[in-house]
Amino acid sequence: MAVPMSPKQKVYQSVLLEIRKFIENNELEPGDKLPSERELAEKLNRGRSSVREALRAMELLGLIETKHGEGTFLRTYRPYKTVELLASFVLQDHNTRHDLLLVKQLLEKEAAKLAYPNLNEKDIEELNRISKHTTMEPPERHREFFYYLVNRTDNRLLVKIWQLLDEFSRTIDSQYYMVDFYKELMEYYSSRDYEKIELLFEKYS
Amino acid sequence: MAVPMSPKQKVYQSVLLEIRKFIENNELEPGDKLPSERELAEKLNRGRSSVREALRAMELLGLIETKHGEGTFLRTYRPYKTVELLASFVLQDHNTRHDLLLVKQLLEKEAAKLAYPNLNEKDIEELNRISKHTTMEPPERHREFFYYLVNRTDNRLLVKIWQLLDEFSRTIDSQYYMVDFYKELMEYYSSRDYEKIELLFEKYS
DNA sequence: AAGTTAAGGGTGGTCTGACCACTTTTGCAA
DNA sequence: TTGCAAAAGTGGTCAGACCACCCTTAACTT
Repeated sequence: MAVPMSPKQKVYQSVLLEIRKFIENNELEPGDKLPSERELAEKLNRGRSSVREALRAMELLGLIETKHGEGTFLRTYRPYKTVELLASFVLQDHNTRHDLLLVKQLLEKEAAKLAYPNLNEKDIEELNRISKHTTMEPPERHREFFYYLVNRTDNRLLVKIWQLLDEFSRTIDSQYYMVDFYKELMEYYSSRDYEKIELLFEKYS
Repeated sequence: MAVPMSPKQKVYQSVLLEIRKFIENNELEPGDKLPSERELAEKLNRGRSSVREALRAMELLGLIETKHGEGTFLRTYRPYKTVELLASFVLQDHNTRHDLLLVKQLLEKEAAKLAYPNLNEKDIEELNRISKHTTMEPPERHREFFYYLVNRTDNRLLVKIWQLLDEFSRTIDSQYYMVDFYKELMEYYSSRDYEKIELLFEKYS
């Protein structure tokens, strides 16, 4: 018997990785153009249809944008198409739901602490404004609030992960806290009461 | 002139929707088999390659599973695969070492707290064993230790994200704490001293 | 010369048909 | 009845053809 093959990778999967490498090597940024499908196929020694399968998947995830007659372009990642589609497919899976909300909440708590030293008066003012924005629905207000806050951590990875989880959670269940939560958090920020942030999240969860 | 087409939808997009409808109408559930690619192509009056583009996208999203020679099957949706793929694209283009290590550390801290109520004597014993495993290099010991701990949170999403970050961090700097850290943590676990965990991480970072 | 139009080349979008590799089923022979 | 090889079914991949669309350029008109 031959040695069992390591889980054979499909061509489109490896194409995915090679495209990623290409982007990396050439330092492509959002808006930049990728080589044409035919060019990629030839360069990677793959069939065009396999390259397309990879590109279609990337498109669905929102990583690239294709313009008929023009080409394929890198885009700033915005998880939106993905989520809409997933929402229509995904049935309620309680475990996933619970896992998701918990991790998201966890990140928000840590973001609240990480952002703490970076907040200036203007930030605090803005956060106050959002938290009191009564025309918004509570879930939307929550999102805006933490979108601003997470970005103030200056940790792009954290931002990306949070955005992704937020997009997913949006389709399942909207999560937010009582108004007092935001109010108290803002008080701690204003009074430089760092230690209480941790407890605040526990109190309201 | 013909009436301007509404934003022309690509075939693979509409195939996606038709497959969804098919699943709905036939009340397919995870594990059930979808019609073959050729069958779908014929039924929907589309080319097989277009059907494949739709299926590949669904596969990448983790909605279906394809088995060579057998068929295509519906599966329970788990966002993990998506997270992995996106992260691999998102992470590559920036200098994210610092971000990465910080988020990873953050997750480990929270995992240490989340796992707390789930730990039984056997777990504590095992963790003790790992932390005193002197033949391992410190980074490897750290990994083993938290691999075990993160799994004890019973949050599969958290596990996946941590594993992913760990995988990435492995290629850059290895992170670990002084021996006293693990020792103290184990003491808190043994003595049910939950509150001190948070401070422990701050102390050693 | 300036503006307009037509043609060509490049690119994504789609379909068809052909093989290959793998799994399950079938059917024949022992 | 049992064993196993052939056949059928299915996903994986490739090549080529053609269409639709966009942009550049060349030719034409004014």
